[in-house]
Amino acid sequence: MDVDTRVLRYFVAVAECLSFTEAANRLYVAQPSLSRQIKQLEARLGTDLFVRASSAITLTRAGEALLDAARQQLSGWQHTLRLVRTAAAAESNVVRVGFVATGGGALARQARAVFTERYPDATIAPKRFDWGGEAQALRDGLADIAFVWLPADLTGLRSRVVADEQRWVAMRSSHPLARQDKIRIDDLRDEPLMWTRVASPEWVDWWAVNPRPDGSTAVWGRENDNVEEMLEHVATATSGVCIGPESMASYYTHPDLTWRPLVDVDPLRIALAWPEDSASPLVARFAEIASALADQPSPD
Amino acid sequence: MDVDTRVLRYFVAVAECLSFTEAANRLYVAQPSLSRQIKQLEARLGTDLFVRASSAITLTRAGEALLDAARQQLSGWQHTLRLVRTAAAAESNVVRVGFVATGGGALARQARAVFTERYPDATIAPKRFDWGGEAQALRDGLADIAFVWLPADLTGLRSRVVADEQRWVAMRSSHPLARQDKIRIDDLRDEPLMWTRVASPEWVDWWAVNPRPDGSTAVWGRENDNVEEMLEHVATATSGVCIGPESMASYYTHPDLTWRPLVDVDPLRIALAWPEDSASPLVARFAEIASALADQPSPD
DNA sequence: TGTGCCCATACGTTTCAGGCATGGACGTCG
DNA sequence: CGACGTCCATGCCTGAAACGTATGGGCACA
Repeated sequence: MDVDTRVLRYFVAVAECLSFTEAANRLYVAQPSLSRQIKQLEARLGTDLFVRASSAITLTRAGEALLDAARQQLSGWQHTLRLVRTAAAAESNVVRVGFVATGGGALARQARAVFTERYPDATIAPKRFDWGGEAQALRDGLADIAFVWLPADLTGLRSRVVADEQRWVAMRSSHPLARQDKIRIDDLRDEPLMWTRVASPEWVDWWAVNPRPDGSTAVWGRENDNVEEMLEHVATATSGVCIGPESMASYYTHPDLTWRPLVDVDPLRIALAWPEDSASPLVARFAEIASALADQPSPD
Repeated sequence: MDVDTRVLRYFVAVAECLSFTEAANRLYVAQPSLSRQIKQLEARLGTDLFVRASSAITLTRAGEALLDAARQQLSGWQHTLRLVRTAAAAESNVVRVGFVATGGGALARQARAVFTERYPDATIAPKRFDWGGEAQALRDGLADIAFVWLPADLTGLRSRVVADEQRWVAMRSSHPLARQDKIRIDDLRDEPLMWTRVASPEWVDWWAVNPRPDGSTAVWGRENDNVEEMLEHVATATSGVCIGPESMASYYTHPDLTWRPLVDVDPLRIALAWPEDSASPLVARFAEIASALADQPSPD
């Protein structure tokens, strides 16, 4: 009997929600469609998966068995996807270097230059991801190695910290704070801070410096997925600022924006990370080069 | 990205044949359809899986990675199917007893009677399969326990031999051999023997008594999938006989058929078998009952 | 008893897999 | 060297299936 990962996803969603309606919302499909898919799955399996009692549905034994197995099938397929994508890149001697915004900054560019000179047959493919997406991209096989902004979930990855950068603040040039040479976190007490749903809460709180030294927490501004959207918000919204690493101030200049150093917070730490089971020698070489550069005194 | 076990089967077939045309035949689909499915899979994965060179196709690295993983996915799904079906039967206290033709004969009926008396809340569901299908049915989760005719592939199963039966020969009543009280294998030297594609070659050869004591091999008659088809062939074909266990002579009487004992060949051995990882206590109880009955002197 | 929630069903639409026919590239053989 | 066979790709049509909207029915709760 054939089956689709889609219906397995549908089934897992219903089993987790124990509600067709709620699962349909989560899956962005109409509820009748979901009902039909589950019913068809039950018909093909020859057994009910849910007990539809009034105002509550529960899993049958067969449903419980399928829930475990379906989760394994789905994660197995994710793993397969990663292997295939990685193999495809490796075959064509491509190293996909994941990053967010300015990523690894100057170190990344130096590493790329050395790598390209040493392995002229290989190609570096920079891959930009949305906030907090670079670590997951490694697990999904969408990148072979990445400059990961900490904090991040490094499960399944090998990593080493290769750089750090002071944090700066961006604001509209007309903003009162733009008259200061440097910013302290207390200055941002009432400033709406741009934030994102696509990264983890830990990531968002770290950037927002939550909790603040005085025990307060950030005021949230506009939501965004990546650096361009974030800066667009800051440049156009009536209020609000954003925080980024120092390199962002030079990489993303903007006529309406002013960058100022945020002097009393921890710097951003940047890790180079790659999958634990990475078998690509080119990835290992790139990691060695970047590590060696990180150990040298910075030429800046 | 979603995927279907069907396209994984398609991919594995092409990868194993290294030919679209041959794989299409094996899969019983038209070659253009197969080409399109593979091409679409490649597009969704974002990488080629095959190198289409003139007069030979080969796997890319990504294809090799997918081949391994797809085989695992497919066998994983088979395993899942078994778990779900088994759980469904266990939930409703049903023990599905697999068999072929007369299956375990008198012993099976006795076991069922004892089991039903001892566990009145449970239900025995006899499940008949085509030639040689009962062991695979256990692995596929289509039966919980089965009377398996040996020889059979018992991989993944626990088993014990519980009965044996002399083999008999069925022929048209007008057949010259029907005048004999008993048949010897040499008498069948030139008789076309009914056979099947659905069981393993070892199974077919064992029933055909290949090779014969004189070194010859059977002459093949009509092909069939199960006992009714087989007997229909014997009753209507101009020539040919079939061999079955003694119980078949009493279970499948037929006005045009005559059964005679085949006196100089090994008897059929019947094993009771169930999955190694069977967790159902009812299955264990059934196995104990049948085993105990097998150890008693036969009441026949 | 009316209302809201939740799941199932009906129906029309779109998408997609499959079959048939055909085209193009390449190798082989007369 | 040309005709033919083999093999994979493409075009076109058909049938099946999935999705969405609208609607019906059962149950809880007010």
